[in-house]
Amino acid sequence: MQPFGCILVFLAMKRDIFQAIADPTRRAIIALIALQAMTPNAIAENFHTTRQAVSKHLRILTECELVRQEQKGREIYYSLEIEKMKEIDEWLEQYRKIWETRYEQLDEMLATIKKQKEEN
Amino acid sequence: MQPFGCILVFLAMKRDIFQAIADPTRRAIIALIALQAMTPNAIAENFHTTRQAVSKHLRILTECELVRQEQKGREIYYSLEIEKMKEIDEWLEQYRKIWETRYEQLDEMLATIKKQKEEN
DNA sequence: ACCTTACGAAACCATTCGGTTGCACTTGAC
DNA sequence: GTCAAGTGCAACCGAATGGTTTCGTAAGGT
Repeated sequence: MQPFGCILVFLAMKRDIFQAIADPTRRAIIALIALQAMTPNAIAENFHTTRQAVSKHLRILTECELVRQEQKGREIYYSLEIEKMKEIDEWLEQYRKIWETRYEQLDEMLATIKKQKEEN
Repeated sequence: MQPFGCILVFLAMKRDIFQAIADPTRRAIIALIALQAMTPNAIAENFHTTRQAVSKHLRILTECELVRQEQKGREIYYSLEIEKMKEIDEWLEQYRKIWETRYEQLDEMLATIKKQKEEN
């Protein structure tokens, strides 16, 4: 067990992105700030929770680098780190391969059926 | 509040697929059974947990229809419902659009820079 | 200077989660 | 019929989660 490896992993993986998008409120926040940066107060106006609760969600999203913050005076603008979303896409890739293969098999099967029909 | 509406929603949305894939063990189970159906015992052999813990995970995965079960004698084979994975893909689609747009903008910018260079 | 605004952090709480242990049920082998 | 194997379910437990309330702090308006 290499201690440095553990520390590095710990620093790199503060939070799990899949756990971050598990919460519906956090997914809604992501959708909100996807197109334009917003302050915590502005975000909180869209939910039936307190600003502090939103702040906690933003902290979690920031910890897994899904969200970027930019201070402007006393306001902090949060925006989506769209690059990070690709990680989910990359994870999905292995399964996309599977369902695409299924489709090809289905196409082949349908082609075979059609052929048989034509022969009769 | 319509009681029937509530019941229907409850029946339809037993579990959230995003919450299902949030747990790393469940993601590992999904990866395991993606290619071939497996029994709970066989799945559990791959983890440092009890069979019952795996059983609970399988229950959660089944509840959100990510996993299908097929009884064969006293064994139950679990396999991945690949179609359900598309739901994640569909959710990602809106963000894929954003990052693809970003790429196009980047390409345009690079093209402009190149052009300016050539003009000088 | 003083007050308001915008925000994060800490303390606290009820609920959920992931895990274990123990038990009940069904199926197949003898 | 009896026993072992394969499984799900309930009860329990510690830890994590999502929320609120309270407080501290820094920036802007007057």
